Amino acid sequence: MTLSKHIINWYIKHKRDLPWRHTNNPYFIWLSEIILQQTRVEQGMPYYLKFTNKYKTVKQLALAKDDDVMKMWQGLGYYNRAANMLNTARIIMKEHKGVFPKTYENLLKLKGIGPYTAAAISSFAFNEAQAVVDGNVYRVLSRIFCIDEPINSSVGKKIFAQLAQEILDDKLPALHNQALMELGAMVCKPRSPICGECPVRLECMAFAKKTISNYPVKIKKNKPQDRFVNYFFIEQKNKTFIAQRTENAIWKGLYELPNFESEKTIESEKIINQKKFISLFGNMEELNVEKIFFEKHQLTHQTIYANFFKLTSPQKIKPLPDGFIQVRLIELKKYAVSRLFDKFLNYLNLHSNL
DNA sequence: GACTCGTGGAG
DNA sequence: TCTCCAAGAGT
Repeated sequence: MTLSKHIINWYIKHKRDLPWRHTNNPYFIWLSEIILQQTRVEQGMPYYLKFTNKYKTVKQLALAKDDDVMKMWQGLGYYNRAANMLNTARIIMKEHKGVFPKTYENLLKLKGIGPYTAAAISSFAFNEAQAVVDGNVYRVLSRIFCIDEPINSSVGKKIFAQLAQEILDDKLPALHNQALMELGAMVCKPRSPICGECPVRLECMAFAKKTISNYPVKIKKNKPQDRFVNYFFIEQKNKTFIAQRTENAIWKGLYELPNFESEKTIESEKIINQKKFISLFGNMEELNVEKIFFEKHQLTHQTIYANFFKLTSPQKIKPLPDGFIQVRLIELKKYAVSRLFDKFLNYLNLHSNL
């Protein structure tokens, strides 16, 4: 029996019952694949259910408002996925007459669909013989074949893509792809793999050599950098100021409080003397500043030390720079915000007298 | 090709 | 606390 047959037989017997495995609808498969990029099944599941329930067709999604989609994506991270998804839905309506592209080649042209997702959609929905290569596949193949080339090097990516295509069962691409990934997720796990339950342990070179823990080989990445951000909560008549992030940076499309970055944590007494503070608010007299909330927010590439200051003044706060809008506090929850902002809002709710 | 884009669970 | 990392993609 071939490697693929062993894995497929195991999969048929042991696969998890996941909602996106009950459909051949390319739209639903696409949604699930975008949501699951770099995301655990347990974390993505509720989002998949929400999106498929609210937007049942690519047309309905294409007609959605940007902010509504962002709000639904809130908490899932990698927010460009949501923006690209919406962009692609609209392209499919306008340039493909609402019909989902069917081939790997054409899928690859769409925003947010890379080699993995194009292979996944084309094989799952249209049975095209394209091998998927995701984190699971890298790990499983690196162990079975003892491949020492780093999976995150360009050479490594080529090697694994070729190998994955070679072992693909051309007759059963959907089943093969699903099975290989499921094996990686459930048995050939990153830590403490369950080799005793593996259907291909006798074919696995790393298992034979007892070197499973050496694979996959990966180039180490840099440690996250520290960043210090000062946020300003200006409460006036049960309203405050927020703005939407538009730069190509973290949390693009989400809303946030007026803020500026500093080289280290700044205390309340010194914050109003900062140049960046004055450029935001001008030279206000009788301005009271109080640090009310602190949060260390850990991201993949940076550690954000966030200080939230409450600003109060008997005089009117001068108009803020363009882009800021004044919103009622009780309306804040309608805006898509980062987890960090969400934590602050939770703090506010706990300490308000409303 | 290196870097960036989030969040939360696990060890 | 610290590190890894999960159905990757865009720049």
